[in-house]
Order: sequence, then structure tokens, then C-alpha cells
Amino acid sequence: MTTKKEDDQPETCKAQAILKLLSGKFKPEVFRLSLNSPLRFSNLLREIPGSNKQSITTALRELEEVGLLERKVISEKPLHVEYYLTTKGKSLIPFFEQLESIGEI
Amino acid sequence: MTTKKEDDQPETCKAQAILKLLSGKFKPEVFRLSLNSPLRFSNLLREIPGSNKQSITTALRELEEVGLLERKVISEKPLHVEYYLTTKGKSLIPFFEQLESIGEI
DNA sequence: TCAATAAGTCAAAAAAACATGACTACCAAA
DNA sequence: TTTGGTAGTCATGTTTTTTTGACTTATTGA
Repeated sequence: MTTKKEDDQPETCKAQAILKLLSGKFKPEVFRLSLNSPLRFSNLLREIPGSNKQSITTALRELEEVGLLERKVISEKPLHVEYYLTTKGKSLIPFFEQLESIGEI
Repeated sequence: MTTKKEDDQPETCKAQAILKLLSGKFKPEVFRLSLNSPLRFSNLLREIPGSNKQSITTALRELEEVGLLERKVISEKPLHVEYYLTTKGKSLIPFFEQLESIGEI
């Protein structure tokens, strides 16, 4: 009975731990989009082809849980929610950029 | 052949594609171990806690399929199999090292 | 000859991840 | 007052991934 997603194994290396933060069908894309500007739920839904509400919700929740994104209710003008990169999230930017820069592999 | 995993979506960014190469429960660890020295099936089985034959097989096959590892039968002394990093595999070393170097996040 | 090691395969079951469709609540515009 | 946008939840169903355990083939060591 592996308890659902409890940290079973302490990661044996940091790279592995970080890869896990971004594992899943939509998390990498959601994270990448967050590099440019704050995210909004309905934008993600429109912009990520093949996505669906539940999956976007899950991706956002999990990125929040691991501390890469922060959810903020914007109580102004057209009342809505935005997700921001946290400091921790920002610390992954260079790594993401390096990935992007790797040539055709 | 394990023809699941139809390439559904062409990746929208390279980072995502690369993350996918290393996605799965044991692939990151198997890949990391390959950075030091050639891998052997039975060593992996012993060294990776919680692993099992089938999962190791799958990880090795998939890393082979995407061209990160190469399988070699060593027809000498105590006849066995070794898995080596390919050139493509080696191109990911700096990225892996950068990940390792990210501070406590 | 018997037992062990190496490197697996295969089918089946269990668990985890992902998708679908119905529904909610709030607000604003027509 | 009906429609539409935003931001979801919930239960259920499907698909993918991972685990289990029995079995294989070949080589080596005692």
C-alpha cells in the first residue's frame, strides 16, 4: 500500500528531486508559461492544447504545493486569480533556460 | 514492441521534451548512475532501493530508445551486458550538474 | 552435477495519472 | 433576466505506469 504520493523515498540526488517537481503531463508547460507573466486559469485552459480543467487545476495545485508558484486572488477591477513564480520558482529559471538552449538532441 | 506512448503532441518547448526523456520513476536515477560508469542490470537492481527487474528493464529500454544509453554485450571474461552513455546522453551532463548544484530549494 | 549469477521475458494485477461531464458560485453586460 | 466569463469542485471512468511473481537461457564455480 504505497500511500498515495507520500514521500516514500528520500531522493538520492537533487536532480532527481527537481525533475520530480516538474513531472507530469502539463506541469512543465504551466511552469514555462509562468516564466513570462502571471498565470490565469482560463488562459492556461485556452493556451495549452489538449488540456482540461481538472488537469490544469492539478498542475497548479502541485506547483503550489512544492512551492514553485503562489496563488493570489486579485480583488480588483475584474476579480480574478493569478499565479506567480515564487523565489524558489525563480531559482529554476537558469536551469530551464539551459534546457531550452541545448541543441537538437 | 512496447508501442504505447504515441507521440501525441509535438512538444511545445525543448525543456519539456528533455524532461520527458527522463520522466518515470527510475529513469532519472538510472541516468544519473550512468554518468559515473557503465551500468549493469544486476547492479542497478541491487543499488536502487525499491526497484524491480521489470522497472529496471523498462527504464533501460526507454533510455536506449531515446538515444541516451547504448546497450553493449561484453563477450569477454565473465560475459555480460553494459549500458553506456551515448554522445547525446553526454550532452545532458552539464544540465544534470547544474541541477545538482542548485542550492536547497 | 548442483547451485548460483547474469540478464532478462511474460502475463496479470495494482496503483497512479489523466480525462470527462455535470455542477457550483460569483460577477458583469445585454 | 438570460447569457457569458472566471475559477473552480466532484464523482466517475479510462489509460498509463508500476509491481509482482513465475519462468527462461546461458555461463560459471564447487
